[in-house]
Amino acid sequence: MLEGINMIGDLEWEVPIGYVPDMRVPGRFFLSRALAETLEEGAVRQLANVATLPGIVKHSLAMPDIHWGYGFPIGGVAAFDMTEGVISPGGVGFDINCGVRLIATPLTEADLAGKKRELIERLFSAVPTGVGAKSALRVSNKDLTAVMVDGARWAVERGFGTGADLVRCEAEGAMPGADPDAVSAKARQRGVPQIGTLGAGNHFLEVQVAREIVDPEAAKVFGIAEGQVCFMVHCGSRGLGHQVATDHLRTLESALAGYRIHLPDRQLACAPIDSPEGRAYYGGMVCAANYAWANRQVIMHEAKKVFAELFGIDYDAMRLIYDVAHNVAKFERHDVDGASTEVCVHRKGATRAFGPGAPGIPREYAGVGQPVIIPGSMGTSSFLLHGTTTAMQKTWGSTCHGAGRVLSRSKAKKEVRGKELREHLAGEGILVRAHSDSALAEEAPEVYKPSREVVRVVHEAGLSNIVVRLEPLGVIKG
DNA sequence: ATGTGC
Repeated sequence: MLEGINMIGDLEWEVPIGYVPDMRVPGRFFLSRALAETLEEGAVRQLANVATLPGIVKHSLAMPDIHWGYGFPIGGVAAFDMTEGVISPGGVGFDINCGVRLIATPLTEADLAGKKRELIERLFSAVPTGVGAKSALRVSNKDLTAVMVDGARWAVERGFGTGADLVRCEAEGAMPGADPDAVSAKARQRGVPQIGTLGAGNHFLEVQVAREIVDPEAAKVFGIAEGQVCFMVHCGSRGLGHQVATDHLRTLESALAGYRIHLPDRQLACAPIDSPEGRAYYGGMVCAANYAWANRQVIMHEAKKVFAELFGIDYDAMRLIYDVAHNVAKFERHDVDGASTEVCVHRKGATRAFGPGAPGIPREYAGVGQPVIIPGSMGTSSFLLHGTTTAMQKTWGSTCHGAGRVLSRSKAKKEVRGKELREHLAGEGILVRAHSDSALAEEAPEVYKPSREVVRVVHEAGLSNIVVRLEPLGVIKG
């Protein structure tokens, strides 16, 4: 499996130029020997294929949750020169700005005693879940334009949360450069009824407890203590983001020949960053990213209302720690050969992990680096980490995003019984609420790489450091 | 991930 790949450090591997034809730079990925057993050759080939794209800078990178994706591997990170380089939907993913936010409540596990079932049921009622889930919100087409431009701020201005939430979101909950004209009528149509809905697949809203404080000083800065009940929202841009990706992939595929870009894989469809097609994709992608931030903002607000009502606690006593994007392309300044240079960083199933003092992270967290939130798979621990200087130097300020699938959905359904899984988790005190047991089987912990091991690798490689381990108490899913 | 698959 690792034939033709060189180990260049305890946890660092290099895919040399020549692994596939026309590579411009080497590939690099971070992986332990234990995880190397699950490494797919196809994912390594995808990593190498990315290295053939015009204008790629330094390396084609992948995090330890690397697995086979559309064009780019999931867990992939790649930066492109602003003049020579390209932008590619395959480097972002279909679920644009799929991401996670973590909220600390003033409750302890003991406060939940006897009320956990009711909490999960109420959350399930308050937050629409599942494929095609519809929102209770009435949103006009004009409102949708504002959502796509203003992101989380749109939600706050309509009473879903408070202004303080915004500074605790990556990009403050809205990237600049939204181009509503780059979002098709079909994408709009799919987006209008879905603001404030969770979706399906590995998306979830989970009630957790901060079980283990690994870095007490950073935990204090992030405002989280041992035994504290938290909740985590994992979702993205729903049908709108999917449609934006689909629409622009088609346009970019047909524009390829005009730019004389030759690809080893059509799924790498792309265009120069500063071309009509490249700019249009970027503008549409930003709209979807901002939609996702508004979506998570509304969901958090509804969940906070449930906690406030059920436990008689103050709405404002629940505090957003941070919100991170897992699937997005951004223009950022990084060190390239000793000079601060703007590049287009694609993160596809990867989390920004800016270190202490880096621009663009909340002032209150500047001393420790940005919070990095890594969700576990169902029934397993999630982690709060902080970004590092090493990540700035090695991975464009990036780290992993979670576990990575090892069994396909169809195989999972054959090998796992959803009902047994639900009962097993209940036995461990983890309540699961979903529309069907069959949907649960696809998300069973055993169909994913162990997130603990993935997180251990990024911690030991210095790409981000563990602050808190969180254990699930209950979860709602699609 | 996705009004789930050409």
